[in-house]
Amino acid sequence: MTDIPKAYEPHSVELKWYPIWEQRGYFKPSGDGPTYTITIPPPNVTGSLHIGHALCYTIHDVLIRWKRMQGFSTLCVPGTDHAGIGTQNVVEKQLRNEGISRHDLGREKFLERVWQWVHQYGGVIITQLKRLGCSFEWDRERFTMDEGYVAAVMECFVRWWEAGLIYRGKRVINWCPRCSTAISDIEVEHEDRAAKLYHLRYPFTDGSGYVVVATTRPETMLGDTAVAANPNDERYKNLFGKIIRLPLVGREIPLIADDYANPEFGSGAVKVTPSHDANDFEVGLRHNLPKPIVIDEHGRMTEEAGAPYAGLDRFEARERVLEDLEAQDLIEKIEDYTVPTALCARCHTVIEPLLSEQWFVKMKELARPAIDVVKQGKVKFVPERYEKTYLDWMENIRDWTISRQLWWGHRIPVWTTEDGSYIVARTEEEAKAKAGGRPIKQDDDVLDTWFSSALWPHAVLGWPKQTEDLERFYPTSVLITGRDIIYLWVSRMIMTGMYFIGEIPFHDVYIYATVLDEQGRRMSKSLGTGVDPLDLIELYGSDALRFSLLVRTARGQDIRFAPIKEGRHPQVEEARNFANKIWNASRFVLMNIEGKQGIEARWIDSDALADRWILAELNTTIEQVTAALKEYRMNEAAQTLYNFFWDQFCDWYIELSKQLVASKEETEEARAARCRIAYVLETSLRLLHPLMPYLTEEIWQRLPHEGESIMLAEWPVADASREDAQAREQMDTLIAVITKVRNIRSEMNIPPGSRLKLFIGTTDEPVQWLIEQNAEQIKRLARVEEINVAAALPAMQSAARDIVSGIEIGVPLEGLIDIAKERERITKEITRKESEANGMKSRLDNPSFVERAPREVVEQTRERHGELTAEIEKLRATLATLGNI
RNA sequence: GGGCGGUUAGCUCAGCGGUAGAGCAUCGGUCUUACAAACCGGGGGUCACUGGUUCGAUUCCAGUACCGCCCACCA
Repeated sequence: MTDIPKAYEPHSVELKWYPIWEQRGYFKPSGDGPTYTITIPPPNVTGSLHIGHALCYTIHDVLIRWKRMQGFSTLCVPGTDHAGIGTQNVVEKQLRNEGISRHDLGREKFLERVWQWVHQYGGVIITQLKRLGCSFEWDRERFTMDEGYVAAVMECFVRWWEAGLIYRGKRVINWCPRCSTAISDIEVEHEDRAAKLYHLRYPFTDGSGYVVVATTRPETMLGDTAVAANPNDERYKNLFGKIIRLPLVGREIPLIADDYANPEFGSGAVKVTPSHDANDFEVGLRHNLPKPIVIDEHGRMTEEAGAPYAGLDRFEARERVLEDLEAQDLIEKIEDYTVPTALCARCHTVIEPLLSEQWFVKMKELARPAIDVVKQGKVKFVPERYEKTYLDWMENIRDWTISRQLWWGHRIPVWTTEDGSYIVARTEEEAKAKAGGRPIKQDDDVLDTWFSSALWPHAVLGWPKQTEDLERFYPTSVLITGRDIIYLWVSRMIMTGMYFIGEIPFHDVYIYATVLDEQGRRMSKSLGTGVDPLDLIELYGSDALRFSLLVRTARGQDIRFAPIKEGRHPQVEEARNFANKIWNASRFVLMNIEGKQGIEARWIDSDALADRWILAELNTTIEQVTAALKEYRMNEAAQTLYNFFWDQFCDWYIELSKQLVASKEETEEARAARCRIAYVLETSLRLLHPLMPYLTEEIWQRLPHEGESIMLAEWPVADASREDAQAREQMDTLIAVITKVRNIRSEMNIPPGSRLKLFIGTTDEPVQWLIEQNAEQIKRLARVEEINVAAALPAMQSAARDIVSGIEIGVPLEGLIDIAKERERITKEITRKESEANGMKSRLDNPSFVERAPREVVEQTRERHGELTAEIEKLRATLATLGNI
């Protein structure tokens, strides 16, 4: 076995297998069986792999590999998103470095540049996913702006327009002055900032005094067209209708009565700026107020703002307005105030509410069926709590601003004729035809990126064409995504799916863990807290990275992931060690079957305890891992396999069967043992494969196997007939005895090399038999040269004694004994047992416990208490004799 | 202002009605013919706090305190 390295070397294995899998077409759906389909959340073309992605797509691959092994016709469709603002920003930055802006290039040339960029650098992440081992169907890879996808987006727009669900409206929207575009409500983040609340005096024209209004944004006063107070506010009852002269501007504006004004706040009077505040806009509509726009799309004051201010940046204007008001003694007071500030989710620029004309989608009607299917349980959220998050949002849904003042994206398919009427068409040709020769001009704006991704599940399967894929793979099985895009994406896919296909897009929505940095902050490259998964793959291998992420993915709980420090990452190291453990256990098995006759990975029935036991344990593992995967409990699947493989298979089964398996002889008995150990290993590898694909394939190929790849091997099925409670119980006893002897040796400082004699005292005949049957094993694992079993321990001059599960254990020490140490050891043992016994006694003494607790619990407690009492007594006796030596 | 998570060993986290588990770290011992990235053994926790339900609560319920997310038009 010179050709098996002593440690697992991931890189060559990874680079070897992935191309083979891909070339052999294993990633494609196969057979006519039931389907299992996932469409991945398309990462941004501009993106590169981060830990969050690594986790997300690892989960995808685990489920796909698992289901593939279960015999499903599996399909995982990958792809990327054109990511409107994000991508445009990247290319604009590139241009800026060249000293030009997109306007210098013009729209057409700019788009060429973006496409060039996309082809050159886009989709890096896709290559990275291959390194992770993702078995996705690359031949069906999609892009949200590929030809077919454009058709889907146009189809959607046109059909919604025809149904009256899309409209053009003028209202106050969220405007990002840096991105220079409108954004939707959900793309706005809120942050509390320490700022000021300014109380301003607005004088009445008749000289009868003034009214005080409070504002956090004084510069907007230039656009005020009224002051409002609550109609029930006694302070203002007699003042409604009076005219105010707006300071600095000189405009005459009325004091109006409107419910919007809150009498509790400040003076109870509020300034009304219809063009720069959504609420004020509503007030303006109710009272038919003018709506002067005083801030432009770059965040600068407009001509309408008036001479001294026009052209100033909004924040400069704020200072200037305050100075000017101060000069006229119109500032009543300035208070410190915490202002909930709206920021652009993309660039964190302060959002400017701006009156503007945009395209909107009516959401109420689209939302209804999407609410119903979730309520009816047709679409299930995992963890369940996100159902409420989803429903709360959907029940209060507002119309969606879909137009963006960008160049990169799906151009809005609306053309305007000279007389201002709209022509909505799927293509320019269609629009021209509809125009019938009249000159037309296409809308300059593009659609929100999420408008196109909303169609993802059916669009990637070919919609609007009635493709075979759509027929076969829709609805998909599960959507795996982060909680931050439940509103932005998940909800919208359900809506479009219901609307266009009349069917849910996926049965389950699995919200996976958010990966945080060490301090519990969201992982972010800009904060420098990101960890590059490729660095970890370099260090420890792909399987280790995958496993380390999976083993931490519990119940949708967030994961804290530390950075690499001094070239090490303990969390992934743990998984790497496991990979190495698997490697070496396999190495042992391979070493002992190589060149031997008639070895298959097949179970051959055996009466031996270890054999019966490992078979039962393996069966339980199959059951638990399968159930865990089914319920998306990734950590449980990983943990169960880890424990089975390391603690049971390696620590006990291999050790117990070592003698036979590694014997030089080729007896039938040895052959059977080799088949069995190969069987347990091979089955374990199949269970591990979805989590650690490379390692398991590499080893599996070297084991006796059927089929071309572990990817196509059958997922193990649990078999109730393999359950063996007796074997488990006996094995527990065996382990307890061996551990106790080791414990005595260690505590008594007995040299590990020295061979001991072991005396066992028990009146329990089956236990006597058990010890005798497994005497050889005990000798080897406890390093004992002789075992004597009797009803009780014989009198021994000097010995260490203990008792476990009612079995007395005596180790003669022949003068080596350190009496003080032995007393200490036994005393500690007694104390431990006593504290346990006392707890049980107090429960048994409590009549309500005995009456009301389930009978088995009471029985168990009573039994264990009896056992403990007997053990304590014996240990006390031992302690007493120690003094006499 | 609402809603949702979290608080368990020095660290990172599982568990979730019968008086606590893992990995790492720590201490002691090992080249025991797969593995020192390993093996064997040990130590370490009033499971945030306060009440309630229960024979019994780390586990269920209510509240409190921190930490973190999400939603919300109060200027």
